[in-house]
Amino acid sequence: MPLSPDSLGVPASIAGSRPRVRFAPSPTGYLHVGGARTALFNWLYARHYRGTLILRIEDTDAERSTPEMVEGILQGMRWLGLNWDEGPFFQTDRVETYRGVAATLLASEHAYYCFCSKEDLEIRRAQATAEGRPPRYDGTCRNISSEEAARRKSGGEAAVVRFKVPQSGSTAFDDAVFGRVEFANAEVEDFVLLRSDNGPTYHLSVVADDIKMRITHVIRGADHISNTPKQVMIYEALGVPMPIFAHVPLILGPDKTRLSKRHGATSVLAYREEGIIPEAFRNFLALLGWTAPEGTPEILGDERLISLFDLNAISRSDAVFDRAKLDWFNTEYIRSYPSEKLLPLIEEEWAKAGIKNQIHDRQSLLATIELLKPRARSLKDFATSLRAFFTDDFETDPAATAKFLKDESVRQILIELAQRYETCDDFSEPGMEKLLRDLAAEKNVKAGALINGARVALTGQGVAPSLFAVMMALGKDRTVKRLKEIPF
RNA sequence: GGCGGGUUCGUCUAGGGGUCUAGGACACGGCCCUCUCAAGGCCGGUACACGGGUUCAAAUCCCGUACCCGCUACCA
Repeated sequence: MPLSPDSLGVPASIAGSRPRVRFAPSPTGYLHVGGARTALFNWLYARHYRGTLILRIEDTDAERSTPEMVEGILQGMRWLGLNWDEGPFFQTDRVETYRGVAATLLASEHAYYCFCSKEDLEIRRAQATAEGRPPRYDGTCRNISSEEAARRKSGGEAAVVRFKVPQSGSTAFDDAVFGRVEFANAEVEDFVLLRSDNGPTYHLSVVADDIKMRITHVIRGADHISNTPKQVMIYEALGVPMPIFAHVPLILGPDKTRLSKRHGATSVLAYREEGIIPEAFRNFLALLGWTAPEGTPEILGDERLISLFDLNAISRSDAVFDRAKLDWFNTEYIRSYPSEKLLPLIEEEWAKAGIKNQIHDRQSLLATIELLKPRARSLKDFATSLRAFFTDDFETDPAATAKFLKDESVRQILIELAQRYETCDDFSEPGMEKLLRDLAAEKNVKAGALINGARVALTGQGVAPSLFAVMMALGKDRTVKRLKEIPF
């Protein structure tokens, strides 16, 4: 694959080298659809430019981060097939680094100690809001001399470290998706870098790590746009070149509000449970906020996705998660996957459902899957509605029985049909069809009535492929047996 | 409230002054096919948030309004 030059104006310091990107989830929740899409974009970008994807766990919020969530995120990444090249790194392992950066900022007077208590701040914020003033930090400790601060600090007084935000001017950055974004510095408060427990806040740790890990492109959710100037200020204070920022629009629920538990699946792993093929999910997610060049079909396997993906085609507006379209991608992938490729995925479904496949001949098994593929919407179907093709241990759908087998005479004719099948020596599609149609004519019933009834008897479902193809898939013995033993 | 961003069919989007009586995909409706259900084939409806400008000409540029989203923490 030829490497195209980065069209985004990579700074000279970075140009020529491979991009290093990172996915940096916070283990305070599952890997949800939005996070997954961000991870995917990073992955696609890294793979497109043959760069490096780093996985970094931002677990500096001790209150809310849990090991279970870390595990869930890793599982989600693995299921999605988003392999990373470095990490996972945990920010809690790196607090010394952050303290070092904070010390640097303190020393250069870009930061200062603040002794205001959380409670005081709370009160002042409430007051400010009540008086119609913006609830920003009021700078009480901003002018405490470094000597006094050091004295109070060593005297055991609790303090946080705040960044000294310039009081005038503005801070801007060129976003690869949104273009130039500018904020008045007066709008930015002196934010906290180091908490009173000496732990870093997000702004400190991201910047420190992105520098340390030599990140070239920060591809993350648009919810971080408003925070970016703070980070830009840190880069500037440190005199370190900035990465390129690329903020990707959010994914919303069908009601156009932020995607949440209310909208169903929280964790991407829920889609594994629903029988979604990872590659289909990737394809679907990629097209949520990113558009392939005009004329490109929407079914884009990994290879094409990787070769086509770039930051400049990312949309600026939020996208609504459309489950129906996901399902469409899934059916397309099921249909396009060769049975050999589908088989292991289907076997997982059987394992989950406790199904023991009874088709031991591999060729027959693959042929059966081939027959069923066009009708499956989900991998799960192979363990539910299509179960009867693989095991005798299946149940018959009462609704199907009520619709096609309510007539006792049909049942009787099917038993007769079974007898004819049993004694015939040419078990073939046309052969079986002829026997059935002849019998229908003899009994003066519509062939369709027998066909539909037989379908329910053979598959337990009112919906299945062409009946005679079904018979071939089941084989003579099972076909005869099931026709004879129609359940009520 | 302040700040930032967004707004083209129900959804994802194309389009970036004339080629737009606005294109594609999913979804939806109808017909055909038919042994069920899909699939497939054919046909169809539906969109430039609103109001002002600028211009010979605006979905496309500017301003305002509305609505939506985000941020506004010792969360990330």
